[in-house]
Amino acid sequence: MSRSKQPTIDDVARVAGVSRATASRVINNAPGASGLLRARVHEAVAELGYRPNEAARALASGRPRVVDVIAVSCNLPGGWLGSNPYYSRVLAGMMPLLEGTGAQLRVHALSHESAAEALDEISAGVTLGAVLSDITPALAARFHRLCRRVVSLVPTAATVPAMVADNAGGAYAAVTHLHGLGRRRIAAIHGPAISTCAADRRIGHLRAVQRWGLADVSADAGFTREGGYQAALALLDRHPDLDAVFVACDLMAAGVVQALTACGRRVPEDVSVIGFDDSVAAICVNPPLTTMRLPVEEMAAAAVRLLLSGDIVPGHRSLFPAELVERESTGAPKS
Amino acid sequence: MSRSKQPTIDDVARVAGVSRATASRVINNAPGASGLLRARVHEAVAELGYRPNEAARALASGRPRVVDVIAVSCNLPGGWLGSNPYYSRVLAGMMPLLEGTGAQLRVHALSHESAAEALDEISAGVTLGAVLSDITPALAARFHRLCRRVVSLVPTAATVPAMVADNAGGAYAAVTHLHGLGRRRIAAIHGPAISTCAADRRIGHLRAVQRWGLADVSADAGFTREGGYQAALALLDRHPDLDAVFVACDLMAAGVVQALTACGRRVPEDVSVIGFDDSVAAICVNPPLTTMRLPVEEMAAAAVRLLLSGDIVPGHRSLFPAELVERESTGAPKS
DNA sequence: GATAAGGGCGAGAGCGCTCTCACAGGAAGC
DNA sequence: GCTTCCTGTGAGAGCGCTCTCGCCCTTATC
Repeated sequence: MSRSKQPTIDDVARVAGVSRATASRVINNAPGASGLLRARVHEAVAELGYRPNEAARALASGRPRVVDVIAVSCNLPGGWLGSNPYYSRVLAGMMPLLEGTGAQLRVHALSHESAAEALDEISAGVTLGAVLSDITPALAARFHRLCRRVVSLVPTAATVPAMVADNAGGAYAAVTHLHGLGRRRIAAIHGPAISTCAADRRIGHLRAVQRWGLADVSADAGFTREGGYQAALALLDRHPDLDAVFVACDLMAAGVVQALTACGRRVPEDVSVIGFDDSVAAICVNPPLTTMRLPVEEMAAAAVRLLLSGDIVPGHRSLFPAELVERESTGAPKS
Repeated sequence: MSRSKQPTIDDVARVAGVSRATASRVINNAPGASGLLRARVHEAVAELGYRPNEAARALASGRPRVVDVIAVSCNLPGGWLGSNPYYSRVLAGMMPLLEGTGAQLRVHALSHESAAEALDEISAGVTLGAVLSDITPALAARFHRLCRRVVSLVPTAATVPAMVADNAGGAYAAVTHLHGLGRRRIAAIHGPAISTCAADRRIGHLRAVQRWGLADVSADAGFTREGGYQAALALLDRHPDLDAVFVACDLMAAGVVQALTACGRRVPEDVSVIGFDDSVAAICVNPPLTTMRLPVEEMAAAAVRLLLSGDIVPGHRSLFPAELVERESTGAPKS
């Protein structure tokens, strides 16, 4: 087996002519080893091509070097992943922080059915902690009870520490932006009720509606382009005079723009459309979507930083503001 | 510490009144334990809430339970991740297979600079194997030398086992499709030369150009919408009479459609556009893109299946065909 | 020069598990 | 009733590493 050929720390110690303890000290850059021996050990490491065995390290030290990322598909019909680049942004935000620490990233993409059991499993593992990137509040709370080292990226149970986007604030800002452009008959297309993000965006929309004295004209859809398309058609049927649409995600907004165009409405002249997420969909739509960008990378990085630091306060909540990205799908009304 | 409260297999054995060996047998569902003791052990496990320690398992058995997924950003300017849902599809294809085995997924998103060192690190780890989802041939070959349990999802050095999409065949089919629609002045927009996928698509295009006696009118761009947009403008400037464009990825194709529209060309009446990948961009563009869909999930699943089976043959290569997805960006010429 | 103090170093005990081996006890064969 | 062969079980030796001790040698202090 190649396994037996893998050099161990004992080999390093023998070659360097030191004890295993000293070799360990040098390898882990711990104090208590003289410069002379340090050099000898480093030499031996290089000569043998020695690489520490992660499993043995984890076992002996009890110090975990893994960050779990957990996503339970609760929103998207085709599973949590599919076409969603959100998770790519999450991972991209985390990697730079982990690179320095030697910690590694374990990804769990769970179906809703297998989630409960899998979470039990994960919570028992030796881990720096888990980042919940998509999960229902009930599952999050359950997981948090089993394992305290948890940070959520989505709004969940109040006890679970969270780095969340200000979805409500973003939705409020989006609608307010439309209002500021002179739009008054602003409709909304919301995401599925099971998604807490969608729920918060709904709240923000409602707040803006009340603030600006608008009518609450809303439709629901799954977070899909097709859903947005259909919802827009239905909305247009009931309210042919609408002059703006707030859409809870860009993918749906793409469908909305397509439906509006198909129905002979000009975007943005007749109807302004604002999306949410600033995903790749936003720039592919014609015209490119004005949207609310969430600092997903920053949130993910903050979550990892919290886990690495170790002092995780239950109930902690950081709110990350959404930022308006103006493109061409919004503007003042023109006839 | 909560750590000391975590029950061990010895606790289970004691509570069940059996030896550690028997407890281990039952927990691992190994033969050689009677039904009576099995029940007692299971009872003890449930009572204590025992969960095996992964690190200890890995160390004692030497049997790895981790699959590494490695992506080195060599193509995309904003890093390998960013807006690319490709990796989501890769992970989605893998998860179902791993779920049953208890193996876990470790993701490494490396910058091109840190890649070499990180690959050394990873290759030394105890792992079922690594799936290379984006990497240069040189790095892949180097990694393969260090660690035999490797499967690539992109075309790389010939020795590295690979589950790759038939990029050349897909490009050939795409151009042939355009030709079949009656298009004769077909331009191409290729991806960056460093990407082996882009290179293969280029080859397929060239093959089709030769087969159908077309002129080789090509431009290069990064795999971005902006790149596609600019390349299309340049192409249109040099060849104002082109009647079709083969674009090496959907995101670029989105830019191409936008450029064509901005220049007063109708898609598909004046110019047909065909993309590649069937990513989310394809359905957001107006008109929705005809594109070549790659069975990414299947490829990823096949890679994992190979790693799990263990018999990885150097040089093995499975080719997965690309499938034409017809939408509205292609059609016969109309004036 | 004796004692104290301190830092470098090695011995060795685990970490929690797997797995080999030896052994007990019962069934089968002569 | 003896040997032979199972099959079920337990003892115990590691897996490769970390980390606590305690030893020893050096340096400071009187």
